[in-house]
Amino acid sequence: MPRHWMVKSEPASYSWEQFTKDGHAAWTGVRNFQARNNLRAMKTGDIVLFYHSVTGKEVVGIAKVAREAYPDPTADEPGWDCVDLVPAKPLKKSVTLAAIKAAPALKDIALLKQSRLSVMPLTAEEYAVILKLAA
DNA sequence: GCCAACGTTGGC
DNA sequence: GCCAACGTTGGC
Repeated sequence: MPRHWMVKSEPASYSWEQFTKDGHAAWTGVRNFQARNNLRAMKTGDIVLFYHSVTGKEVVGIAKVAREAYPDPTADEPGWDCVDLVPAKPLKKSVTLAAIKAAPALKDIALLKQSRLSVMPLTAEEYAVILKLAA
């Protein structure tokens, strides 16, 4: 069973549209220990929801882990890792932050509990509920 | 544009 | 080891 994750990106710096155009992305630039530890826990084939922060504030698509953690080439110091992601498919309907907040099943989601965390795990249930909201 | 939340840094 | 200062994130 693949595990489920969510990554955040400001569309102004890297959007889902750009990601799908690129066809893949090295998820670099994470400089937070907890987020890095989550990156390191990702396995090839794991499912990753792509969230647009600041502008949009909505989950827009599904990605997959194509390469597990390796040293982040953009880091000045050792100890920071990145993974490679590939787009799987866009959500039929994006799931807004407001919709997530309104869903009782998502009240404990890391997105709400730790608003500043940029790479977070999702439970299988949380993932299923978000997909349902996207239908 | 503002501000709350939070992580990091540095002085003690 | 504590805590104030500071910087950053991200929602509003």
